[in-house]
Amino acid sequence: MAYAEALTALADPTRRHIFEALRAQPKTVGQLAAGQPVSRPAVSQHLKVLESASLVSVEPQGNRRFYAIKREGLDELRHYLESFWTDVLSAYGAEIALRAKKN
Amino acid sequence: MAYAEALTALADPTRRHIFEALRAQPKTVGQLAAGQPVSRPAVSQHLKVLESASLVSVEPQGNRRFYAIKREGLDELRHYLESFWTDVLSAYGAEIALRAKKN
DNA sequence: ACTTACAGTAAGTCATGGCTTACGCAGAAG
DNA sequence: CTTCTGCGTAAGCCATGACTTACTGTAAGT
Repeated sequence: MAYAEALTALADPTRRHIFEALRAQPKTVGQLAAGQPVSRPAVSQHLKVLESASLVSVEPQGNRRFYAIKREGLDELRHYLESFWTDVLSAYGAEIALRAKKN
Repeated sequence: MAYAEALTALADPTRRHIFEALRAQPKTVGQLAAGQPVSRPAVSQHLKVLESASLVSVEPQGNRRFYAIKREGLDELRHYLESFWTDVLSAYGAEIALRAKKN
């Protein structure tokens, strides 16, 4: 059920931008906010959501807090999609068989 | 950019339930609505969103319309996550190297 | 033809959530 | 010990979107 949180977290465009900004390397809130068209508190709130979805992790370092992408939430999403994948394939096969019968 | 539509589509719980109800085999709107706590028009609206995200396909059959899971939208999502995956791994490797230097 | 079943569309309501400003708090710096 | 910097939290505003009922349209059944 945890994939749900990851899905809703990544559904928001701003949140995706923040998340994608972390692709290369960990960044502080200020650095992330500088690259976004929204205020710094907004970024903080988004990071909170991403963190609770296990999509990012924090590491306080003195005054600042470095956020980084976390594999966990990403993994759950992958597995969720993967499970569909197999189902769809089998259903697809059944459909083919069905049509073959008809013809 | 198409993965965005798929993400927002699957972010809604009701829409996910509908989508998951199609795992096994294609169904009509009525059948889908029977399994949901919402009205039939609501289901219709959700299906519209899912369809525009390339997550489901329709096949009219007489009076009814059979909806089925479509691989396309699912694929785009997978690729999106996959691209992150590799980035995260390389960043992870860099981090390891960095820490190794410190110690 | 008339009615019944199935489904999409329209219009309007209401809650969720994304944003802002203002504030509070901890660590660094002077 | 004051000041400044970096962030999180609180409160409130407003738009988006998920839902409802009512209506329209088309195919099937009598």
